Amino acid sequence: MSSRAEQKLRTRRSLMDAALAQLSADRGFGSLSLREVAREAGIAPTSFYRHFAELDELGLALVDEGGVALRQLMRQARKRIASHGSAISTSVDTFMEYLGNNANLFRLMLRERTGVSKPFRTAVKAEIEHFVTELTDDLRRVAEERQRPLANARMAAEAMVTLVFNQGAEALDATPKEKEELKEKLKVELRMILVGAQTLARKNNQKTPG
Amino acid sequence: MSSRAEQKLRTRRSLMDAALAQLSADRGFGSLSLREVAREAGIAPTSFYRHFAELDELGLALVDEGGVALRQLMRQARKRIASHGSAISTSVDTFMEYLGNNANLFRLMLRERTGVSKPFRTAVKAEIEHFVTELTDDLRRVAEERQRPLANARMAAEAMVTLVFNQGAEALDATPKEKEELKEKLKVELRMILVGAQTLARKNNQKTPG
DNA sequence: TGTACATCAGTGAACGCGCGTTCACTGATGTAC
DNA sequence: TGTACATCAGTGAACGCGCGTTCACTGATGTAC
Repeated sequence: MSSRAEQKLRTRRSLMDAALAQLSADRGFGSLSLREVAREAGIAPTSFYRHFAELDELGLALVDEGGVALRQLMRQARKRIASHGSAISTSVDTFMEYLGNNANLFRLMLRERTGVSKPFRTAVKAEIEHFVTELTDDLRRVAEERQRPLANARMAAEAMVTLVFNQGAEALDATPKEKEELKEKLKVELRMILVGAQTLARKNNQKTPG
Repeated sequence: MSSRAEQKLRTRRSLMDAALAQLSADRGFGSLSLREVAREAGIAPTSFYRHFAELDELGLALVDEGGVALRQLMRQARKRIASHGSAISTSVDTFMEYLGNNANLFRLMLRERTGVSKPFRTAVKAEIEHFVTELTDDLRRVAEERQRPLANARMAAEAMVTLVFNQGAEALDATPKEKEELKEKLKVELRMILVGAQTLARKNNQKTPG
């Protein structure tokens, strides 16, 4: 019932899952070996090459999946904000929920963001850049709607994303209680940035009116 | 003229310098080997054990040095602020200057902060925690002096330090032009947090006066 | 000051290990006719 | 539908490599008397 192509895809998935499964607070992607991943996936080391030219190629495929998860997260957050309001709080809750459900995928993204392999850094930064762009648009739109202009929406968005990803990295291996604290802290910090950007916009406007 | 103890210290230093020298955007501490470091330092691999029980022990010694550099940086920044004012701008300039002068030491700190080895993460986090505490005190003191209270000095300090370290990591391998842009961006973002914390303090105060 | 002994930083040979990669192969699945 | 051939995912043996670590050693430096 299973074509050769389907079987191949299944093995490919096993390899990616095997790699993901080995990640943890103490195991980065860089410490995995091709043989180890193949072993975990239940195939011979040599078969690995039927699917990827090298281990990093598998890693980049995982980063792609992380990007998909990130965009899904964003859609979900927008939908919830539309029905519940409270943009910051809802966004943080949604982010942390996704983090919990895709721990190792996010672990990979958060680690490789500042990691040692250039292709990885580049790929992850592209995903984050997309995230920042979308957030910038959202901030501008909301600012427009509420008539509360921002001093620099793009920089505010960058600062927010930096904080979100950093707290996210911390949350990955935190206890549930610590996670709650991290969430509350993150919400306050994001609010500081938002309010700061609003206040600075007013100050700038007062200095150069018209 | 050189006692055995002095010579030993000199060799130890060679080992630490050798390790530092191999770090770069594409080489993390985790990718170094004991043999490689010994080779670079000009001693036999086996001699390494006369100085450290394992490679990580050398790494932690480097993190200690990073902590010293960080505290020195902070003293320097305070001194300059006292004579020039403009706390945010001066702090960012000083930070970036230190970053440039101790690139690989900071690289180690910035990487291992979210790295794979628990002892490393713990050690680096302790240094950053110290940094945050000091900054919190400074923020409170200045807020007092200027009669501009902050909503939550500790959280503001944490957010600021997160931004500073993240932009610092980006600045490490940036061109001079990019570095300038990063500095300006960082200054704006820090200002957002500071102003935001001040504005939130006023808002909170209006809600619960007296 | 001289002598006998202790210390110990640095050494070179040797070990077993897991690694990435190559190669020629097998045999089930797919395709052309 | 049946047959002959092509494709190709998965294999097992084999390779050379750099690794961390052990061991017994050397010889200069340090110390006790």
